[in-house]
Amino acid sequence: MIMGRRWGEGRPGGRWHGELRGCGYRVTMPRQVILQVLDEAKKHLSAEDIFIKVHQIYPAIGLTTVYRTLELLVRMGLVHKFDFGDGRARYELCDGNNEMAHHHHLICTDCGRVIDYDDFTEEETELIKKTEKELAKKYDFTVRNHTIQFYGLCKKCNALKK
Amino acid sequence: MIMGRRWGEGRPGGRWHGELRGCGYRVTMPRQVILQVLDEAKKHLSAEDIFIKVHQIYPAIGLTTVYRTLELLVRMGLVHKFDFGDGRARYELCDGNNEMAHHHHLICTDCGRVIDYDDFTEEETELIKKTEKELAKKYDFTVRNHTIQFYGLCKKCNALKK
DNA sequence: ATATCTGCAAAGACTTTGCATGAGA
DNA sequence: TCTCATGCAAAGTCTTTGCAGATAT
Repeated sequence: MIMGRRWGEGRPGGRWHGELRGCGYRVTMPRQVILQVLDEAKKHLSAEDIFIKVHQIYPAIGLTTVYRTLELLVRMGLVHKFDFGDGRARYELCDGNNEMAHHHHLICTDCGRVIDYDDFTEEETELIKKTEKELAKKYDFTVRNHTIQFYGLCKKCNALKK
Repeated sequence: MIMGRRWGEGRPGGRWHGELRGCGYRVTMPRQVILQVLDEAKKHLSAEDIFIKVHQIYPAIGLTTVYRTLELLVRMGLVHKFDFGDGRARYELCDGNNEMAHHHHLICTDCGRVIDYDDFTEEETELIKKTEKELAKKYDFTVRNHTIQFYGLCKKCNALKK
């Protein structure tokens, strides 16, 4: 990989040209901008978060297109959709082969704060992989992604309860 | 435990009298019926599912009360709220000390089918417990519940893709 | 008695749909 | 050129809120 330069940069359609065209989709400006925003954020964003950021780069875009594009990307497996139970979905670019960027969540049921948690042990990573394989065999289910979330009280809310 | 008879049955307020009163809440008919429905279902129900079932037992109840009661029970830690990403929440009675009734989910991203999965290995159960303890220490977070969900394609949708 | 709980109706939040216009290949 | 994609506005869903009357303790 060439330093300071991403794959596909400078080529028609940019970095995700192949993925989109490969699935028969057109490489449009809104789609590229949305992917760029997701890539730069590197963390869960709501549809509105994305809309606001995209709007700064490409003001003509509508919220509808954000939703439609996200749905598309989720179907393609490029983006993962999360639900923290607060009524609004969050979206995050899947890290493809970069397994290390993967993370899970601690969600405070009192204040709604979400803490990312990515320091897995080797043991955990292995177990998840093994479990996925077993599930695939047993239920004939093709696992494409997973979510692990712990619910409870964060530091602050814990303190307030006393 | 007396066979064929549940704790609290026949006593004022029924089985959950203690939990409710202990938190300072009143033991009302809607609350008892909602808890009964959740207990009998033994699986994830949407607010509307619950409303319909409750309605058959106690027709005067409103959907609002179902929502309000569920929120209360979630706050109390008696009920767990799930989000499968289809825009409607599911609720399920927490199994308290009965760790075996606990289960996880396989969610088909194509048709939305949800498969329960409860055949954990000893290894898995132990690891989750260990992880919860570590998180509690590291982030000062009191874990009360957790969710593990695998997303992908179910048997049927897999076959259709060919 | 009285603070809590409930039901109804209305509002609210997020997301999806219909349709004419505009843009990619 | 000829689909596919977009934006706007309107509709749709699920969920929450306001308030007067009903209920538990």
